[in-house]
Order: sequence, then C-alpha cells, then structure tokens
Amino acid sequence: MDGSVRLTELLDRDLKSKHGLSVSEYEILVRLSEAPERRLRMAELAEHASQSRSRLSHTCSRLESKGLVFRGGCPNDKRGVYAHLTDEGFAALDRAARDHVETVRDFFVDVIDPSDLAAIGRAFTAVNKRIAEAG
Amino acid sequence: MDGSVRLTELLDRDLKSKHGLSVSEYEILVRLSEAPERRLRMAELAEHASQSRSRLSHTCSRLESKGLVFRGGCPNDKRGVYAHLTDEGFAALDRAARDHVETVRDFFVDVIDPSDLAAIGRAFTAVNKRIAEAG
DNA sequence: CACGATTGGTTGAATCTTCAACATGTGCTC
DNA sequence: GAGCACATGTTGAAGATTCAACCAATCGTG
Repeated sequence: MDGSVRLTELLDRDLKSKHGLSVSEYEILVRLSEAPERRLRMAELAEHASQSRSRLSHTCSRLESKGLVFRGGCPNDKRGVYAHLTDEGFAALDRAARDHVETVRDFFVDVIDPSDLAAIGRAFTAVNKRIAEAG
Repeated sequence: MDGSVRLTELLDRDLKSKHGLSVSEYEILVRLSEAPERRLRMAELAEHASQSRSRLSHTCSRLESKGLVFRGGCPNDKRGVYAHLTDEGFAALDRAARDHVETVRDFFVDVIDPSDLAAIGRAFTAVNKRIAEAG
C-alpha cells in the first residue's frame, strides 16, 4: 500500500511538473483519445476514469478553460453532454504520454519481475470484480 | 491501477462513514500507536505516513481539535514538536481498526491468491526501493 | 397524457491538499 | 562568537475534491 501511494504521488508530480496535468486530467484525456470520434458522454467518462460526476464536471471545466476539451450537447438525449477532445488536447496528451510511459516503465515495470506483474494484474482484476459485486 | 484506485476510495469511504476518519488520519493514528510512548516527532510521522509536512501539520491540527492527538515540545531540540496519541485517540483507533481490517480482508486479502499477494509485496517493495534511490 | 421516480449533469459551500513564504533553532566554519 | 547554510514546523492563500442540493429531461405506469 505504501509503495503504491508513493508511486502514484511520484507519477502525479512528474506529470504536473513537466506538463501541467494532474493524473486525473491525464486519465480523462486518455479515455477521450481512445473513444470513437474522441468524445464521450460525461457519465461514461466518469465511469471509465473512476471519478465522481461532480469531480469530472469541475475537472472538465478546467480542461475546457485550458482549451484541451470542449463540451457539446447530445442530439438524442437533451440532458446529455458530450466531452470532446480538441486537437490541442490530443497534442498535449501525446507529449505527456511519451514522458509518462517512460516514467512508469522506469519506476514500475522495470523493477518488477514479469511474473509478479502478471500476479498484480490478476489480483486487482479480482479486487475490481469484488467491488463491482458489492456495488 | 484502476483496481487500486477503486480499492483505496472504497476503504476511505468506509472509514469515513463509520468512524469519521480519513485514511490519512487513520494512518497517523496507527503510526503513533505503534511508536514507543505513542509519540513521534512531526518529521518522522510525516515520513512514516508519507505525507508532506505541511499536510501533516494541518491534519494534526484537525486531529488535535477532535481530541485524538496533542502536540508538545521536544526538550532536546527546541525546534522539534512531538505528536502524542491521547487515550481517546487510541480508543478511536481501536474501534476503527476492527472494522477496517475486516473490510481490507473482505475486499483485498480474501479475493486474492496467497501467492499473488506475496508477489504484490515483492513488487511494491521493489518500487519503494527504486523511488528511494531516485530521491 | 399525467404523474412520480430515475437519470444526467451542474453548482456552491465546506473540506482537504499543495505551494510558497515565513519564523525559529541547530550546526558548521572561519 | 558571528555569519551562513540547513532543518523543523507552521501559516495562509490558492487549487482540488467531496457533499448535498438543485434543474432539466426521460422513463414507466396507471
């Protein structure tokens, strides 16, 4: 637990100092970039990025004011809102990701035995399943 | 990563709803309870709980106003401050810990194969070492 | 179709964290 | 022992997160 806390703090500082993005902002950009047409409904995005809707709403406002994301309505469901990744957002993500994956490799992947990495994957998949079961 | 984020959020909510303690507050109480005479210098406590000094200072103020902790000076080093666990703090920790370990067991330990648990231990020990090396 | 229940999303206030500046004390060196 | 670098802690303001309240649109049922 301690190791995982320190790791995420390190990744967060790294991303923030080099690219001015927090991990949760980065996460949002990643999910949007992977989505078809680079857009997602707010609720889906919240789910994928495991953030509360309120938090996502605030964070998107910040990203929007940085010009990395913009929000537009949804034709089908008039309540709905799509978050779109802008070209500038995609470029920013691209730059950040290069550094980020390298840091992850450096402090996580490369120091762990491959079979232990696989074990971590199995373990947290099980944890996720258990949490989903419980609601 | 996603699993670990969800797990810590679940543990946090659990602790907060049942005992009004955040994980970082809980962590502080645990470290103090384990220390000789149930007291630690602020800097050591910050180290053990992997929090910034500033954050620890604020959090301790909150804990102090709840009566779970109190701060007293240090005879040797007049700059120093000891954080002490009060009896009330110990009692609160005791109550919280019973629930907490059960939740950890329920959502973490019990859903993971023991050899995978061992792998997680090895892996994050290595991560910690790597982070310590880098400073 | 009308009503209540639910879902999608935003907002503002309270809380917590981070960041930079500060005050104080120690230790080292000359 | 004066001056300077460094360590310990605290503070206040700025930034982020949570929480509860809210509005608007959809759904389901009678």
